[in-house]
Amino acid sequence: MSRLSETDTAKPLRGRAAAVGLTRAQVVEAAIAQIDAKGLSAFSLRELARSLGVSPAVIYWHVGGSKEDLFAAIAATITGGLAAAQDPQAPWTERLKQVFHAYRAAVHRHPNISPLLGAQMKSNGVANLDWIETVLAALHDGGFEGAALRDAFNALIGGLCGFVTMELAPAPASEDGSWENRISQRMAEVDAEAYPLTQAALPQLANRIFVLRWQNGADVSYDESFAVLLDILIGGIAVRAATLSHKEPAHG
Amino acid sequence: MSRLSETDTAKPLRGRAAAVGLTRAQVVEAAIAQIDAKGLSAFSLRELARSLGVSPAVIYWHVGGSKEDLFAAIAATITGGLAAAQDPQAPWTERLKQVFHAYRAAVHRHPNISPLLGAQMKSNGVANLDWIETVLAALHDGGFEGAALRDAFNALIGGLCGFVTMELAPAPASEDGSWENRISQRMAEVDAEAYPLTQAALPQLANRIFVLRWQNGADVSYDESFAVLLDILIGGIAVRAATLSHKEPAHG
DNA sequence: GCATCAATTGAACAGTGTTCAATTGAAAAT
DNA sequence: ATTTTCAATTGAACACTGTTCAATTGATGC
Repeated sequence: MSRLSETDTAKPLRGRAAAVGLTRAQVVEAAIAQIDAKGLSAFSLRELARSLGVSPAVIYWHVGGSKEDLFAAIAATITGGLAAAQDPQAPWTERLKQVFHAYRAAVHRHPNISPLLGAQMKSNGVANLDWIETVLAALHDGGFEGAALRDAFNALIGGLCGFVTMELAPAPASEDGSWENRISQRMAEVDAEAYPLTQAALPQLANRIFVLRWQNGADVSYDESFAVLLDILIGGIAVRAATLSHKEPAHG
Repeated sequence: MSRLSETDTAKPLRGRAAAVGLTRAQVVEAAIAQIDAKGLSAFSLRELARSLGVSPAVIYWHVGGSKEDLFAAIAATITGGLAAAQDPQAPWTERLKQVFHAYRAAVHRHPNISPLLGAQMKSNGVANLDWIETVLAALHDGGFEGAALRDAFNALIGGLCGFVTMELAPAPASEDGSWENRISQRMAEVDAEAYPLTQAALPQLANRIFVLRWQNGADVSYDESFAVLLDILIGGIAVRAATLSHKEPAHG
């Protein structure tokens, strides 16, 4: 039998609980710390238990039936309280920008956990519901309803959260060395007979890639690219909102 | 020692190769088929070997040093030949639409493999280089250079590929039943004292979610939402291209 | 002092990725 | 015709994983 309640009960504890008292929240926090430190692929329930000085079964008792449940709890912890990051007085387009900047900032605080958040976005745990509500409310203020609301919502969530998922996706461990080495190696691999056009374009392509700094290095930032994406999306949605109100004047 | 070459050699085989002759391509295809059939989380190298009637070590010999390498090969196979899906005569904005629709279609043919593609997007294997080149060439025709090119490229790739990654992300296995059950259960879980506003908003929110059909069921499609996102993005980028050419008239 | 029961234990099961010294057997060399 | 070569495969082994479960602990309420 496992602890069922999501929130830690403040009720008086009995039995061994009062003495040792490992909390569900402590387990989740330790898991987050461990993933932050050593990466998601190096994370295991057994090592988590080891680092807590505890038997692996304890994790299950505190967190639920499976590793997925722990991941869900982690995602809920990280994206919790995100709706508070908006100014209720601001116009709806501005509120959307604030909320999505807050989402990106929250995920960037735990880049190694990013893959989990993308997957957990569909679970709609309670912790996420309020910030989903925030997005929906802003779009509602913009006049969106029905299919138009669905598309605007999906475009925003999918495009922006997807961007963050992509930018933080772990680059595969480089086989032998630097980015330059890998690119020139790839270039050498291209079969000139089968793909003459690609072969001809490759030097130019390599230059472009260097310009773009499409790599996972230390000095690379996607901040400006995200701002551009956010601007384009909110702008396009505002335009659609305007045409919507022209076509359907004040339904309901 | 493992087979190093990416492409299967057409050179005459010696030794046992000619008799049994399991190909690297065959291994990759079998892996794709298995992930398509049983899902990514149920996939293992051992069962892949089992289904091929072969020892697990064979996979390593054919595909390289680790499971990651197999995943890279799978991603390359699926996104290979994507650049061909464009009409060179069309204007650059239209070419971008064609290419990204082709990307989405290719990933939708293997929804279970989608998580791999998002991660593997940063590896820039040769198979992907040509369609990345396609995107870059279209943007170049639109007049983008330097930081503006980087941002337009990142916004497109991140937003659109991210959208596809998000829409195909596997929803966590529903604990007890239908979507409606889960939503009403979540609603019951919300602490009315701690979150009175959220509690009050939940019925409306639930309605909205039902309208949006934000679920992973059979009859749900993100086709229109993706089209909306694509329209907004390409439109916004076209606008930026126009302002670019005003500011920097024909540099170079 | 006793029963309760939240919290923990330790052992076990089935399965995983990965490595490696052996082995096969047809093609090439002699 | 025999030997050598070596691509391809094997089977066993190692260290590890997620998960389950019957036991055990020990402070609290009775």
